[in-house]
Amino acid sequence: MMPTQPARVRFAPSPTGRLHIGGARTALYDFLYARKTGGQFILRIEDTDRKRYDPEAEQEFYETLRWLGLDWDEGPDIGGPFGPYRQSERMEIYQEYILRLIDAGSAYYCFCSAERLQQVRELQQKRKEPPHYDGHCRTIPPDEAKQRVAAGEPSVVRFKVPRPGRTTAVDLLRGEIAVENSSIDDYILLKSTGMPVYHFAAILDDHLMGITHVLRGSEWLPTFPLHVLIYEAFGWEQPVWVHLSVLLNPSGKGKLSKRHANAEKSGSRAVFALDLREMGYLPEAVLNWIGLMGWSYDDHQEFFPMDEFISKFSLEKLNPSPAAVNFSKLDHFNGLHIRALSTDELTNRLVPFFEQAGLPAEREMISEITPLVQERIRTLDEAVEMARFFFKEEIPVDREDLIGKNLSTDESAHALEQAAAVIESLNSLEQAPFEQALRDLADDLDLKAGQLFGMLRMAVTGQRVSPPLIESMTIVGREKVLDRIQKATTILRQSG
RNA sequence: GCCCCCAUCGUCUAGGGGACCAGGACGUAGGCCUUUCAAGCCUAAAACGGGGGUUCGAAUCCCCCUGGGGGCACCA
Repeated sequence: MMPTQPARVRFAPSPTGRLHIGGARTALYDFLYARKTGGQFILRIEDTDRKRYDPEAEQEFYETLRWLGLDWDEGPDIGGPFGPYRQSERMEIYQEYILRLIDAGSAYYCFCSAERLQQVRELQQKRKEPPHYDGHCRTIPPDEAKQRVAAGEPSVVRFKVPRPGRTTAVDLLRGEIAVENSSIDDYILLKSTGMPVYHFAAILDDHLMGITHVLRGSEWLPTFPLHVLIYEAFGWEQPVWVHLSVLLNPSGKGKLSKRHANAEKSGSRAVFALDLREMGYLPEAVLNWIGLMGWSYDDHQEFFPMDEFISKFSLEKLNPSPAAVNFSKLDHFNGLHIRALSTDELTNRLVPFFEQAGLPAEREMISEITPLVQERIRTLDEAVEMARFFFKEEIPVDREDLIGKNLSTDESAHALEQAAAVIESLNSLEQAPFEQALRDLADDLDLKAGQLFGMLRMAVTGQRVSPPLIESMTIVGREKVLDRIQKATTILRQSG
């Protein structure tokens, strides 16, 4: 398939909070399209809202994006030919362009106080009208307005929506969206502080930074025509607009948002991308998961390593309808990606989790454990639970748990003693002969292999569920195995 | 209230007039395998929201209704 022209695509989060999976998904699509077309993936920080500004957010954006492997080509931290990439550092640019708009008659100063605006809104609400600016300052002669501004009167700048009129905006996924201009408000472009508002800053920066494709959330659909009007006022060519579907809560009720963050997390689910890391999810699995909410390739492939994601991604296959997130599918993808890792690489990913758990985990030890758990874990932290017994000196076990299935206490103790004898007699705990010896023992004792293995599992690991027994015992080592079996029989022989 | 968007199994989706008694995936149920748990394999239940058109023919095109979502700030 012939790729299109190199695209310049931007991810432009606002540092008002942590990056959630919806944002991560947008970043993924941005990244994929830029890489697919051989273009650039640009990171821009939209920090024009100083009231909601969170100083830690920007750093977390970096950390999240880096963890996910979505590397950007231009951004606040690495610069680039179209900087600065932080909107708060682009004030002069906004000043210059707002003047152009005013001079062209496409924007005007507004001196209405917050109180008056509030009154207007209340009145409109009483009359059941949609709240909007009433155009009070729209007709002030430009010269007079400039004088008042020069005299120091507080003001904002509003966009002068052409009236009457009708505006058609084109979204790649939805086609033409036409609205009456009467339904578009004279939005504020520049606040009284001189700070631009999203509607102005984003549009300006997208153009100035040469953005060719704008991928953003569908919450921008209502103001989409306004944005088109601003492009037209400047006489600029528009980018390709793509409004992404929103992510809904697992219930499908309401959009997944920061408001639900705590509730979601308490259910051991996270809406913040970085939390997924601590929960034992692989970045490639997270990407695979979020990528498939709102995008699909065909009717059978769902597993996408990054290289295939890039080669097979296309904007046209994006789905405009909202999608409810499904966390169990994340588990599924995580399992798939864990199994796709080389054991060496899995070991790398596992090490931090063992360290985190405070276990004396040496890489060499973990690399022995890795193949035993690779097939059976869905999240990395599960490996720790499953393998905990490898690191413990003492294995606390209840007496009842040690009794074999359908066996008496006495029979159980006897079987364990016999097993210990067999293990002691072996030259080495080499896999195949070791297993055979135990199976032979089970036969001799007239037990099913499962009965014997079950008791040994409990005695040696202290767990009902564990990695394969033979391999586990080999790793634990003969001495410790015998010691644990010995302790188990002692418990069984006690106060029978 | 007004404006905008969306609509296939519980969920994510394939489908772009006949190839669909609608395919895949997660989950669920059952089975096989099996030293536990998984993994793997097999099977099953499960959907085109409703009503009108257009057409020889509609999940696919149009309209209405309904439902869901989003937005209506000197927030993004």
